[in-house]
Amino acid sequence: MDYIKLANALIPDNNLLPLEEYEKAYPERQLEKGAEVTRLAPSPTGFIHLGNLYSALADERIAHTTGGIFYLRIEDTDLKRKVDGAVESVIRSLNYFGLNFDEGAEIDSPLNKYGPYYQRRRASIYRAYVKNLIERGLAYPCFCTEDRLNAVREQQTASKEITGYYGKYARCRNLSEKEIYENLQDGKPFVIRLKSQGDTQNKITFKDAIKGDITVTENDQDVVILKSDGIPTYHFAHAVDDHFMHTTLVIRGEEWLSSLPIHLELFKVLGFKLPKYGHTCSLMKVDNGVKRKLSKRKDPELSLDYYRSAGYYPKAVVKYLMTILNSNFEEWERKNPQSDYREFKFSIGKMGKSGALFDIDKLNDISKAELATLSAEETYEFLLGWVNEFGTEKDRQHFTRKEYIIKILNLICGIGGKKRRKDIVRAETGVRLMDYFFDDTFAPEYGYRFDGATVNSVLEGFSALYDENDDNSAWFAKVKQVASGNGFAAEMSDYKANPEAYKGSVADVAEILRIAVAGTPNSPDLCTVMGILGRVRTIERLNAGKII
RNA sequence: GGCCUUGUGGUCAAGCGGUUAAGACGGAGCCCUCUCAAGGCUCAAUCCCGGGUUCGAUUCCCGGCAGGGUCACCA
Repeated sequence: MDYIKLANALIPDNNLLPLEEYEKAYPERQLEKGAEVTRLAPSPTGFIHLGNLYSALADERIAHTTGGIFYLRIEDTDLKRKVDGAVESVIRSLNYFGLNFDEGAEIDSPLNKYGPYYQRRRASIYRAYVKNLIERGLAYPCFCTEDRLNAVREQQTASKEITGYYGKYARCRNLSEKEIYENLQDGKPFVIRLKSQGDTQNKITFKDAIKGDITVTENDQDVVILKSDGIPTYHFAHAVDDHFMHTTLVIRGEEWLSSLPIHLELFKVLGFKLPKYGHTCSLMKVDNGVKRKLSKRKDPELSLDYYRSAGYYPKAVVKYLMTILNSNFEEWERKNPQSDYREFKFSIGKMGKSGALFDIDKLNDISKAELATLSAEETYEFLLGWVNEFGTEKDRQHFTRKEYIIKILNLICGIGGKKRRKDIVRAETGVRLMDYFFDDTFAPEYGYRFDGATVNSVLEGFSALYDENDDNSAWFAKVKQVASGNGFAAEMSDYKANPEAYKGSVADVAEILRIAVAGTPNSPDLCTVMGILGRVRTIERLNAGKII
């Protein structure tokens, strides 16, 4: 068979360069020894998943702690998946979480010397290499229809054989020259398949940067490398792109492990140096009692936008991911509380080998701790950002009163006190915590535990005494005064010693006041709450809280 | 089903031949206290099962079992 002639018939493109030209166009990167080049290579669906951020964070940390490059490549070989604006969305999402690309699609950088970073725009490179494979007799056209392929697969499944296009099932592999040209003459659509040289009897031990030694068998599948639309499949594009873009470390989900033999053969047959691979374990979720991989389809609540709209502090999400990525991160952080997480020595070897269940409790804990490191001003800015995008109209009005909000924040966060409070888990819950400070969102639930006469007497008694200029101890002395005036114990110790002698304790009196003023039996320091509300509104609420 | 892979408390996990088997989240309790948080202290809870190897296995080997992934002209 004349392979040169065949290659020209199959790939008649006249814009292809000799292979050496491509090599020259993408020279080795000049980087320090040990610098890793990593990439995020999403398909442009626009849907950014927590799992994407998880592996992107690993990519980014490794590149940036080794003095390497982290770039963005768009795998748009499948047009069906394309969504407009998806690329910008990916970049924006990652930026929001503090991850920045050094080069790549839609990135404005002088480093962009290895593009185009959209696979569709790299068609000629792929086609040049496919053509070369055909010329070398290592690839061939396949005219099998989808129906035939499906029928074969069914038959293979029925007879419990390995499915796929290989061995005796690779019908087009043995087409005669005459048959091929007849098919072409008839205008039959075709794909180009790799003529696999592998044998599944041969085992290969492969060293994965995350998973360690993995045993795989050689690939013997004549996989499609060029689809009928002339665009390569992922497998082929991966080999070519990561070669020319000089990726040193490919981090990707473990779902790719099973196609690793294909990639191994492709790199070999193309004469490319194999990059290092690290296959990450997937983030899991418990669904109906079953543990399963997080799914884009089924878990919209795990899209990154979810965390934004729920008001999670972006750095908290990143830190949570860090704790899963490198389990020694938490310990390091405890020892270096002042350090930025970027100073942590990220290690790919420390990455877990089995899938971690997504733990919202842990995220919440990290999030509130992280928020508690912010000043009132910073907290305000963060909440304001959330309010502007996701808050209600009332929230937006409230947030125009910055001074007032800052006062509330100082109280809620315990700023200036002995201990920081950690009440705010995320922006949404934080904003709701402030509702009772505004008359239009004050929604009291008067769940008093005492009779109306007692409640009214306490409320009236305290109204008469209240002075907004009192300090905390003067204020509390008055609460005690009201307590003893109404048959409550002013001192907790007295009450504990002899509970029958009293209606209740000073704590119960404070609860009555708290319910009237804050609308709930739980709030931070009541004296301060009243101070923030001011004398007029405090008295108003004390009155409004009376039982008629 | 074939192939690959994983298996330490409820969750994330250190440990990798001899340990009282770390720590964190969550849970329970106590202290503090005007309530709630926060904080401090304490407690409960784990080596998937069965065989080996070994003086000794959570750690090594084999076999089960269970979980996950994958078997496309999708990535």
